[in-house]
Amino acid sequence: MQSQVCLPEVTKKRMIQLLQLLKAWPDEKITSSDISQQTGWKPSLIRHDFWLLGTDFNGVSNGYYKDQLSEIISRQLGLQAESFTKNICIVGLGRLGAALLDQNTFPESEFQIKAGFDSNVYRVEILRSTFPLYPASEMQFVIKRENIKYAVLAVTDKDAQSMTDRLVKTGIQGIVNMTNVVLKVPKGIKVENLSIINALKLVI
Amino acid sequence: MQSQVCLPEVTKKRMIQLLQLLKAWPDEKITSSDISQQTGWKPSLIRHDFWLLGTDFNGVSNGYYKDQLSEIISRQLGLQAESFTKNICIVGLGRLGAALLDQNTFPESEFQIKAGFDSNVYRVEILRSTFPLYPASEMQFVIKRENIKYAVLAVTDKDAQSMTDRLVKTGIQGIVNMTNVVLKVPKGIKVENLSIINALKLVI
DNA sequence: TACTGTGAACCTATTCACAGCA
DNA sequence: TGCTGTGAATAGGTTCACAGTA
Repeated sequence: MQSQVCLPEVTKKRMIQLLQLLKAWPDEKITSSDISQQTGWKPSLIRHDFWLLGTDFNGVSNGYYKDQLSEIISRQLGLQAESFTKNICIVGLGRLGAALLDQNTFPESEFQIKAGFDSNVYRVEILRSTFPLYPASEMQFVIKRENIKYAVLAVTDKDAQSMTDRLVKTGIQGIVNMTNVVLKVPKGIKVENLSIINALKLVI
Repeated sequence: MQSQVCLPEVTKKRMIQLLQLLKAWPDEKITSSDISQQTGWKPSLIRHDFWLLGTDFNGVSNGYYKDQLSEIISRQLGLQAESFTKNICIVGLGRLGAALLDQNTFPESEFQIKAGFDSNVYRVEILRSTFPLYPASEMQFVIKRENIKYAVLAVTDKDAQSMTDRLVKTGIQGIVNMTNVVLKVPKGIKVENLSIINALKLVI
């Protein structure tokens, strides 16, 4: 039940994407070269990743069972429903943040939005959602009370660092950063950068 | 004027983020350890990146001039306004895609949205934006005519691959993928994955 | 035969160490 | 002294080669 090896970030990233692929995979079994065809990753790399996961898939000579593979990956990444608190919040309810309030953004039970925050009280009052919205001043209190562990940051660039500082103070563990700013956070807090503009510059 | 060395992706990513940091930097000069403090990257790594850029900054012993640094990075990454076609389109006008229609999402002159597409004709008709929206059936035609080179994909997961295939046929060069799906594209087409759910799993 | 499991070999990225400059 | 520029050293990631299995 324990294991959960320390995996390189790159491997984690691939495994998370692979989980999505497996979800849509039509057959019962899948081979490393099937995966390679879909993703472009070399078959040997995929097998090597599985090896790093440490568990023995009984996939020898025959490909892997989709369901079993999903389950093992989820477990080794600590993604199993019961193994982590999946409460999240949205910080910044401008057009982008408000779009994330949609139920369909997080259809999977893996994550559950518990709160939305904005320093503009007007937004907090007029926006509709299936969970409560609060003024940013209540962040500290609400995040503690609701046991929120992760935040999606969707504020304007100029507010990005100050909101991050406040989030950090609440004891949040990870931030998905939709702004264009490079956030300064203490060690131990994980940040994933999802700036659309920076991504566009990268595909050039 | 030419140069524009072949840089590792990781270095590009850092340099693109650094450009954002420089934009907001208050002083005229900046040192590699200033940058390190803001980003967490080791000063030696930053200097090494600059070295890979190949140009001689006259930053010896004194830090770098912010403006000069920005300019050199932009040039070496081929990000200068005149050096590439920055026309983009949004594919998928659900809540997320529609949010991107906002002027403020792409305030910089670097990218210009030329079109939005959705297979749902209703959305195309009722949404308001400063540029035209089209049914997906007109993608091929419009993308050619408007000389659109990059796309932001914001459709549902189930439409992700089919829309990608259509984009690829139009000759698009890069895709920013906001879906959770691992896209299958021919070599030479760049994809950046910006799935919020996958990012959340990664910050766990 | 067609696949996986595995460690070595290779390649890529980061860090170190230090010379050189203001 | 405090910084950059630079190549060498190290660490990290990917690919290869092949033994082992159904």
